[in-house]
Amino acid sequence: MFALVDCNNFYASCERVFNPNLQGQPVAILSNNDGCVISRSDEAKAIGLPMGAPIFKWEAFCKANNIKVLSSNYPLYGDMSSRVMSILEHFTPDIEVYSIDESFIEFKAFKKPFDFEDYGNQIRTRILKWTGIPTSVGIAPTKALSKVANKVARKFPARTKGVYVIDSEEKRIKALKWIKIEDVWGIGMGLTKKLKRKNCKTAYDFTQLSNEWIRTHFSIIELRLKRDLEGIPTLQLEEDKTKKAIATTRSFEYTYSDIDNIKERISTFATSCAEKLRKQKSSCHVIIVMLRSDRHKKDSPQHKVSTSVNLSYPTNSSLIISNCAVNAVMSIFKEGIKYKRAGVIVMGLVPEDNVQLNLFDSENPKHYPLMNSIDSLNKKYGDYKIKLGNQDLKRTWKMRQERLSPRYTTNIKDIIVVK
DNA sequence: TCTGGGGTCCTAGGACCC
DNA sequence: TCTGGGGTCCTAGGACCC
Repeated sequence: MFALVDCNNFYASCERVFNPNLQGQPVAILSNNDGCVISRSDEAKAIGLPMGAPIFKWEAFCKANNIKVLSSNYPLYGDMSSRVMSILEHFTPDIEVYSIDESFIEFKAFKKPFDFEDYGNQIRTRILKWTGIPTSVGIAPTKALSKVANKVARKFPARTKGVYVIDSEEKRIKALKWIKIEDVWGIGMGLTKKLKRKNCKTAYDFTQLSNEWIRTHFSIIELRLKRDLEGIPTLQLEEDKTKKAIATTRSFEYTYSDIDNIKERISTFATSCAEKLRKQKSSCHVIIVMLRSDRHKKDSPQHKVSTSVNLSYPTNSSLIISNCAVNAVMSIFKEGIKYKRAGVIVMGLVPEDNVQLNLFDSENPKHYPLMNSIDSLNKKYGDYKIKLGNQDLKRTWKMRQERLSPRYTTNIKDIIVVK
């Protein structure tokens, strides 16, 4: 059996843990740069604030309905996430951390008969008690079905108490007939359109399509999904989550038309990618740099470009990645464009201790200990005390975060005060 | 009349997820 | 004034190999 443990309205719930005034209130969390709504409490959903709402268009609505609007606080959410996930390890060793707010777990060595509903309840209760985060738990014989069960648990909290188990053919059919096709994991907008034309409205209808039809009109992915929904375990738990690509991309608070500001941003994004690489002990072969104008400004000239650089040897040195990225961005930058967004993506990742040596070219051996020192100093003193010379040393650059809550769990100055 | 067969690797684009 | 960020996988087609 598999379980999907999903944190309810995760970001909004994290904020509530440390600010009890938000309990029972409508709460909305904004994306980076305070752009649009990316998490809502149940109350905010009930009032009708949609997902993805650009806040500048919904400001009056939020005010009128007394919705508490906050900037996103990723250090807090990331830390709360790892607390939740580590609690799950007490229940089973087989965990796939699927996203910041949900994990699949598998019950491999559990002897039947076993009371999964009771176990699910214990999981919910402990996470709530130890972290303050409410969760929903769906349990079923396959991953796709555990996703469905999770939706049932979430939708009917009074009846399910937040835990739903699909453990019979009857319950499987009932749940599949209940869930709309567009709410099925793996069926997005494009597929929904095609399926509705086939008069396929629920997950159950989907499982009634022939394998041949699915294979000709879609791909192997959808066929696997069908089998999983039929109760035949097809999708496996993926415990090794070493990333295959790492990106840092951001919109700017304002637009930039000069290369200097953009070079600084690219260097900072490249440094951030290099740090993430070192954290997962990988090196990269390829660096992609992208630059684009404001896509919402239809009347000003648009420019969207990217370029990639192949390295002659893999690296995770901030110096090399930053240099390559800055050189690359200079080659694609065009005068007269108002740029609003830029990014660095590193790909072709290999384990850092398993690099293919190059006959003609290799990394300066001093970089490795240098990066180690930088990482440990930044970890010890925080706030990126050590930077490259081509980064913003005066901290003039900032993300718009006008409604940010304190970093309660990751910054000693922000620790909560008990009266 | 009639022109093989079996592979690999890479890339761009498209679909999906949170 | 103002609209996020970070991932995954699959397919088709082209280039190349013997």
